[in-house]
Amino acid sequence: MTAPLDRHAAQLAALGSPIRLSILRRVVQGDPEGTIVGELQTQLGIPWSTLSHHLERLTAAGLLQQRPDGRFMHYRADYTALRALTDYLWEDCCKGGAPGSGRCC
Amino acid sequence: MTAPLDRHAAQLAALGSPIRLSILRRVVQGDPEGTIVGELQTQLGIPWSTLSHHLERLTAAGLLQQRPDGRFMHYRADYTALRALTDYLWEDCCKGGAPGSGRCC
DNA sequence: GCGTCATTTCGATGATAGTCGAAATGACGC
DNA sequence: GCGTCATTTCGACTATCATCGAAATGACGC
Repeated sequence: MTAPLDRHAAQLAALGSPIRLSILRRVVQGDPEGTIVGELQTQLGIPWSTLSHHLERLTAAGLLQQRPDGRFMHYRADYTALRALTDYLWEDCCKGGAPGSGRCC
Repeated sequence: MTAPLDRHAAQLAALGSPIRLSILRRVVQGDPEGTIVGELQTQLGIPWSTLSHHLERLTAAGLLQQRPDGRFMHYRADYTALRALTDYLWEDCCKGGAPGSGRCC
């Protein structure tokens, strides 16, 4: 089990490409039950192999979950992990500042 | 001016290394007026040149702001940009789902 | 069982990023 | 003006990543 710092850094790195960020957003904005690879391929217009590679990276980072359904593969966002990630960035914000100066968070 | 997608992807990529994520968190958690490079160097224990390189990457991504003060350089988080980034990940969440199924956000 | 369809794996290539020592900059006090 | 201190720039090396075509897998209907 990796430390939270490394895990979250890996997740942020996974999101650090325009393609993968697009993918995550489309999955987040899509059906909560999951989005099919073919639908993403149509929307994004990138080769299957490239798309598959990026999906695997997002899944390995724990941001997406996959659910097989016959010939189709549904990808779904791990909303809990995503929430933990965004919260992590703001954790203990400004705790080191002077008590009265809290205008940042 | 870059599109929001590319800008945010670059910001996420900038956060996608354990060292830079540590740096950002320490700056976020530190004095809102800014943190000095030497302080970060002491806390993190990495070489100056490496640290400087990472600080520049975070600054270029628009996540940190620098303020010179004599011989010292203060780094401060761009809280507005950071908020915009975390919000971006959740934008229009689940809008594609069935109306009654909103248990994800 | 066979063709078809959705998706993944393989393999090769070029590009980008991380690391750090040594030298350079730039400000300060004296 | 000089030594010192905080920080950045330079240069070189290695490792990791993105990309995509071609082949492989695995499920389905017939």
